[in-house]
Parts: sequence; C-alpha cells; structure tokens
Amino acid sequence: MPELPEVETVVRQVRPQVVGRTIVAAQVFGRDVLARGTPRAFCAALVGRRITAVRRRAKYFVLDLDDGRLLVGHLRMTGRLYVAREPDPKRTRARFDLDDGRLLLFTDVRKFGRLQLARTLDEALPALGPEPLDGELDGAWMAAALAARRRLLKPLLLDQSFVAGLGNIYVDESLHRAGLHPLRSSDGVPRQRAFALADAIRSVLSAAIAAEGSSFDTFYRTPEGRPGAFQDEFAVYGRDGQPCRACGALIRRIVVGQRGTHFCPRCQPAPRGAARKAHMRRRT
DNA sequence: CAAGACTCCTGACGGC
DNA sequence: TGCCGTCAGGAGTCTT
Repeated sequence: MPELPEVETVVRQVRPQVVGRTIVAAQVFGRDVLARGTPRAFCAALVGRRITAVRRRAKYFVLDLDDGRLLVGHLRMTGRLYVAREPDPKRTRARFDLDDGRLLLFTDVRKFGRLQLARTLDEALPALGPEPLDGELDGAWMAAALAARRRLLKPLLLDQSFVAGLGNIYVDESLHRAGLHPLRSSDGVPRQRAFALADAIRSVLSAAIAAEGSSFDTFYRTPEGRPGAFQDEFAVYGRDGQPCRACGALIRRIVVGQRGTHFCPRCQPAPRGAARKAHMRRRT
C-alpha cells in the first residue's frame, strides 16, 4: 500500500509533468473525497492556479500553487495520482485539466483517499513524527524516543506521530533488518538495537525508493504505470511459511494491533511472554 | 498514556 | 460454475 517510498515515487514522477502547468478545470466525483471544505469552493479555488512545486511529507503529497495555497492529498490504500490523456470514468475521484490538454487524475478504488486545500501544511496535517530520511531520525533520536514510551514496537512504528511514513510493509521489513521482534516493548530495546533500528528504517526505505516501491497486488502502480520492484526484496512481508533468507527458519505471521505482522522467529527472538500473548489474542 | 475495537470500501480469494 | 463469506489495510474515533 502506498507508504513513504510509494508516495515519494509518485511525487518524483508527477513533478516534472505538472510543475509550471496551470489548472484550467477541476472536478470532484463522489462523496468524502475532500477531507475539508465543499467541492464547489475547492474546485473554484483551483481553477486558474499554476502548480509551482510537488513534494511529499510523510505519506501525503503536496502540490504548491502560485497563490501560496496547497493541494494536500493522501492515497491511503488504493489511491493513485497520475497524468493521463484520457479520463478513467470508473475510478476517478478528482480530475484536474491542465493547460497542456492533459489530465491530472486522482483515482481510488476503495475510496479511502482524501484531498484538501490548505493555506499551510500545519493546517492540513495531523501531528507527525520526523521524516526518516531527513537526518533527524538517527540512532540517538531512536534510542531516546523508544525509551520515552512503553509501547509494542509494531504499533509504535505504525504511529505516524512517532515516525512519519512507515506502514505495515516497511515496519515489518525494518524490524527484521534490526533483529527486533514486533511484540517487544519500546522501553526494553537496548541502545545498540535502537541504533540498528534507525539504520534499518533508513536503508529499507532508501532501497524501496530505488525500486520505485512495492507492488504485490493489482493496486499500486507508479504514475508511469509500472509496478514497483521492492516486493522481490521482501525479507518477511507476505512470506509466512517460507524460509528466512538470512537463517532458513520459517517466517511466521501473527496479528498485532489488527495488522498482519511477519517476522523470523530466529532472527527476531520473542520477548518474554510474547508467545503466550499472541496465542491468547488468536483465541479471543 | 496504552491498547483494543470499530469504521470506511471493494477486489481478490477460499470453500463448497 | 457460481455464490458467498472473509480478508486486507491507513488512519480517525471511541471505548476500556
């Protein structure tokens, strides 16, 4: 699903196609496309605006407009943002006609994605943790941040107010690279492992961006229409029952916080009592 | 503060 | 073959 690497790929590929272009018409289709405001005001505010930049914050994409306002969107599960010559009547939730005759489309099969117009990023976005690739998220930061909380690693890393941009796939992959079990408590992580986790997050995300993201189902495609390639490098995600590429033990899948969670029982040793907890969760 | 449940939505998939 | 139940998952909200 679109996480940081996928959104970064979208932004990089859409940017050269729309920067400098002016929106000559805007339409919104269906309910709940907009996180805030009315379709009428949204569309009226966009017509005539020139797009001056395209960027990413966490899993949000941001289009800067020449009047200083921002078009902010989230792809959630199945959203796509891309430039096309022809509309996609079935899935399109918002359509922006550009002055070169092409269309900037926001499509979304499952309709969880949202758009909004804002004057500042702070106005549009909830509280977000640091960007993993901006330098702030280093070993020292991670060690202090983990120690300051008492939460299971898996849901903590999914929490966007802790670290921005990670989703289910890259949390599982990062924990495996760091040798940390998803059910471990954050305050029990040794300092050395916290440093390893910071490194793991950065290296997994960088590798995934280089591969243009992950496509393991029919949903995520780059704006240019290609699947990503990082699914070929998954160490644990979706590999339950298959041997760990590092040690040969069979990858396991459990549910943590209502999320499918994949790990290697040998590379990521369980904390005390974790097996019992997982067992009880499955029974209830 | 932590954590679980629930909600939104629809294509894909397993079972019979 | 075809119908139907179940699942997946980001993030907000509500409850325990």
